[in-house]
Amino acid sequence: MWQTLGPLRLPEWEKRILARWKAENTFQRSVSRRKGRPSYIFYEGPPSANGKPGIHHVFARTLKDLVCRYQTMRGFYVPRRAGWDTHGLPVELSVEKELGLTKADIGTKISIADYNAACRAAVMRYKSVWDELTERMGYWVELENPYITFEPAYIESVWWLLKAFYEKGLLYKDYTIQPYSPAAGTALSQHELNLPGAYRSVRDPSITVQFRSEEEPDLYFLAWTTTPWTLPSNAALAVGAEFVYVEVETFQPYTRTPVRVILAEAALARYFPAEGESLPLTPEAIDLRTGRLPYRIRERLLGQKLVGRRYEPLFRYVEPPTEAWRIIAADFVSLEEGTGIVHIAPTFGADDLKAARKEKIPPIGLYDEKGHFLSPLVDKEGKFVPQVTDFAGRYVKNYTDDPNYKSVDEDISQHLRARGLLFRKETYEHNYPHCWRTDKPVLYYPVEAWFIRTSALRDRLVALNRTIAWYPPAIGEGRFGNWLENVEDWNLSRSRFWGIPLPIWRTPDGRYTRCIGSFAELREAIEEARRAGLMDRNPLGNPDFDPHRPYVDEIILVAPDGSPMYREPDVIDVWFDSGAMPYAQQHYPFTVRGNPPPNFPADFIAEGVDQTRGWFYTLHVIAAALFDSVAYKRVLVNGLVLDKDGNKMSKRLGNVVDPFALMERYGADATRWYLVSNAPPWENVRFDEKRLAEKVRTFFGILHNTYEFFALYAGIDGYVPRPLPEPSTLALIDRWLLSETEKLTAEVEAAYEGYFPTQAARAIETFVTEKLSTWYVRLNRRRFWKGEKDADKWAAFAVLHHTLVRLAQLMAPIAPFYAELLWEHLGQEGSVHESDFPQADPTRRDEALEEAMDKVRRLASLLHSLRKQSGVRVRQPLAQALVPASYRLWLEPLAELLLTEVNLKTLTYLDDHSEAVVYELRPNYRTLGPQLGSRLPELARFLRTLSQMEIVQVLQRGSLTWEGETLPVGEALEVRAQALPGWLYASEGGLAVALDTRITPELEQEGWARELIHHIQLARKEAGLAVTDRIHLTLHLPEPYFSALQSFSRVIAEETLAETLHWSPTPLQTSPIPFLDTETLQISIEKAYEHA
RNA sequence: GGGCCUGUAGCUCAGGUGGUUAGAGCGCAACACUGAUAAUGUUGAGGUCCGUGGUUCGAGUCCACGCAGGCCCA
Repeated sequence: MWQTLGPLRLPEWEKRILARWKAENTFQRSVSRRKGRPSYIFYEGPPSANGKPGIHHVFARTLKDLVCRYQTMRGFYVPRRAGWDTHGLPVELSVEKELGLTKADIGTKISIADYNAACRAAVMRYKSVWDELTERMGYWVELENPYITFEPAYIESVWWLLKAFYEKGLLYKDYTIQPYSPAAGTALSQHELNLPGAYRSVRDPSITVQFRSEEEPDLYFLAWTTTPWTLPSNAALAVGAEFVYVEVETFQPYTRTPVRVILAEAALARYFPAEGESLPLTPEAIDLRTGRLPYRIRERLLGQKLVGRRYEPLFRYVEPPTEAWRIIAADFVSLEEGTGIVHIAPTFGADDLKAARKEKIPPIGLYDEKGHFLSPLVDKEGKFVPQVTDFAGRYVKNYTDDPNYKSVDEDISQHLRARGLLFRKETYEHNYPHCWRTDKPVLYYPVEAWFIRTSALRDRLVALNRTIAWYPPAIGEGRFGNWLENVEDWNLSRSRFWGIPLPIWRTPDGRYTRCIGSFAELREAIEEARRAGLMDRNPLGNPDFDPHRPYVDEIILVAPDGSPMYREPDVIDVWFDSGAMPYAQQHYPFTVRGNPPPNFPADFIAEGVDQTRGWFYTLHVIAAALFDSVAYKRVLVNGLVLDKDGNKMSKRLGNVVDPFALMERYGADATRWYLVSNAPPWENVRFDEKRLAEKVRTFFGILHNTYEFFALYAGIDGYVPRPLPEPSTLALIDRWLLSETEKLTAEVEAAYEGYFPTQAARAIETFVTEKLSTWYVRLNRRRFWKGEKDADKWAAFAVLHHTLVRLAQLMAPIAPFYAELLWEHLGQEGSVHESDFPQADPTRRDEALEEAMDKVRRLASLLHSLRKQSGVRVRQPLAQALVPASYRLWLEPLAELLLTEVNLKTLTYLDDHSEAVVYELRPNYRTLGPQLGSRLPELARFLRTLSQMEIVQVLQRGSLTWEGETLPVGEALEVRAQALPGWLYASEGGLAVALDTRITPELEQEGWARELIHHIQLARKEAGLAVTDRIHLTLHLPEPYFSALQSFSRVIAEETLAETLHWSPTPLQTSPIPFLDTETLQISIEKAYEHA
């Protein structure tokens, strides 16, 4: 029943296990077996099947999988449902590229219906590759019935959520400043600005202008701008509240009239070369070519003092509905450039709009009679509206490729100069984004958008986040927490096509708005519209109705006053789709109901750190806003997978790792194990295939060899599994291994419970290589192959078997395949993944034994090191090792193990006061530090001056008196045995041992015997004998070995399985073998007939 | 520009609350073992703990300022 499997072949075995899992429905069984038990809720963050999966997906999914497998083994019911994220810009861009389209072509060259159909087809393109990866890597998730974000039921749930936001007053429409291309007539996404070549170096006029104080007509505030065309839209000036400003008496450089100006002190030197202060304060001192201006500083004041002061606008083409044109404080004001006073045009800058809103400054533009903002002073084609009389109809940049284009910026500068309001004009070279399609500079332009008022939820978001367990905590507190504390409203609108349409209908005048929360509601609303004659049919009557564009766009609803309502044309941010997943995946609240919703919140999610402001955030916002709850109680964050040099993997660099090839070469388990054990999940992993291969050798190889060892001898001896004997009846080494196994179990359990699988994997590795293979198996080999089938032998089998079974369970979450293989071949029932995760049994622990064995291993290492120094080979027995008498208590029971391991006859315990020991006294820094403080180094120096005699006296007295302090030995002073003169001596970490390297004739002869046995074993092997074959042995050796070794005949025969041993005085036919470097010997081996 | 993370041996990483001479694995070298053998084991070499200041009797560890790399956001 015990089967050796030969050298490690993980990929091959994994495929067999996969087939077995499939045939036996192991995954489904492992889940359903726990039905009725408490649930452990896991949310799968939906990937997009629009691209192929990479190695980083294997990383994230390994973490998800291992936690779910562990919790299942713990007895929780852990259903896992796959999902697909299907909407969004990446899909659209890939389709645009394939079809050779631009955004402007959609709805013109191609219908929205055809375009969206192409998106729908493209988005699942690699689904089968993903499914294959999922299966091959052993990621257990229900693939049969995934949630898909483009399905109508999913969309209906999202609509319901949006309506809930709407009804709470958390969904509103407002302007946002977006990059906009007047030449293309379209808004640009951040992505389009990030395209290579979008940012170009351009030369713009940069002018410093004077805003005249309303209170003091000869006082001006100096502000600097590189976009003079926005000056007619100026609404405010911003200063830094903490910055120092100065009021300067000087001259208008062009009109040469005396003026006073205010600017930041830090900007002074940029405008007033220092020499100006000593020039006479007369117009004659002005030199425009060198920029020389006479000036005098009249006053210094903080920015704060300027806040609230009012000024006259440069232009007054329109009147704002409320008060504008005053000084405000803003935190983005910089002293690096300009005057430290920033011109604010809320219609053309995102920061400007934000600051203006905060200070209740109205944007400058056109308003209707009710005070509703209609449009900015520049229209969507990029030219001034007629109200800007001086420049009406002029393009603010050359958007039409007009060869006679005259710069508006220039003209505005001239205009201001003529009015004595231009203080300086320069040219400024900087990087500015351009539209990738038209090559024209973008405009930052107000665009209408729908927002979620997340800022109103800020406190609740922060408070709820504090209840989430973040692994690691720093991301929850720092990256995520800081972000929440400064959260701004969430712009939900995307002017795209392939996404969940906003379910909002509106009259063109904006008087009536209606948000739809379900298909039934929409159907009813359409019926109303039909009765009003606005619709002639009800598309919701069709069971296959597709709630995407363009079909929803065709629906017209009726307002209470009978006027038509049209759908707001945007689709929503795709992040809302995935954030809605806890509800929409179960078609809440239509198919399932309740508050809180069922299967909510999640106990656990895990994704990459790049999701902090993605999925982690949108899940959190929706749950907090609508259910006043967290969406997940725990989140394990994983880092990136970089290449071996720490570079990000990208197709461009060609350093992308193909996960399939990897698993084909090394196996999924090896890949998973490597990713988990290499570094904590939240650190970036530098992926190095060489190290993965190493992991196969150094962990799986050793573990597998241990299994092979067991299977080989269990097979030979026909071992029948039996219960573990009572620990008290077992050999110490067995009890030690059992104790270590329980210790490991506790460690691994704690690591999994702490969501730190790296620690679990590392603990298992250490146990397998150092405790199990290097120590237990190596020291006990003889017990497995010795002749008698006695209780000791069966105990060894039982202990090793027990340990391997336990290992299979402990490693199952991380390496599900090999764990299953072990489980199966160790004769266990069912699947290891259906088993209950083992509970550590403290009664089997013996910590004193663990510690003692640890010291024995270190002593063995020291003795090996000494043997090496002495040049005496291990085969040569030595008489004794010397250790301090204090070791006796823990060492004596284990002495036999140590003696065998290093081939010694006896241990001699030295009296602590023996003259063979030399002592050293050292301060115990930890205890004496607080007591003595700065006197400590002095004490250390003093202790070094003590003679051996004085130290022995201190030891006998038990304490040392120094400068009035009584310092007890042990507590305050550490004793260290420093040397054993005359012996080969070694010490490390407080352990000391000496080796007696004198070889007596008896020992020498025994060494010869060992040497001889060694050669006979080699000869056996050369003869191709099996390890159990019996032989007839004939030997011929020269003297003195011939005589001396005959007394070892019995041992030699036993060790070599010789039925007969003949010492031949005459040479044999076989070829001579070098013996002990100088002589030769001859060995003749004949296989003995097997007796029945 | 802001927030966060990381920096320890050639490589990958450990190093609670500050405490004696900073550790492990791999790789490398030498050796041993030869009944785990396409294995196994032992030993050894290898360090400016990113830098500079500071706090302290004492700093890889705490503080400040930098440098380098990374992620997210402007």
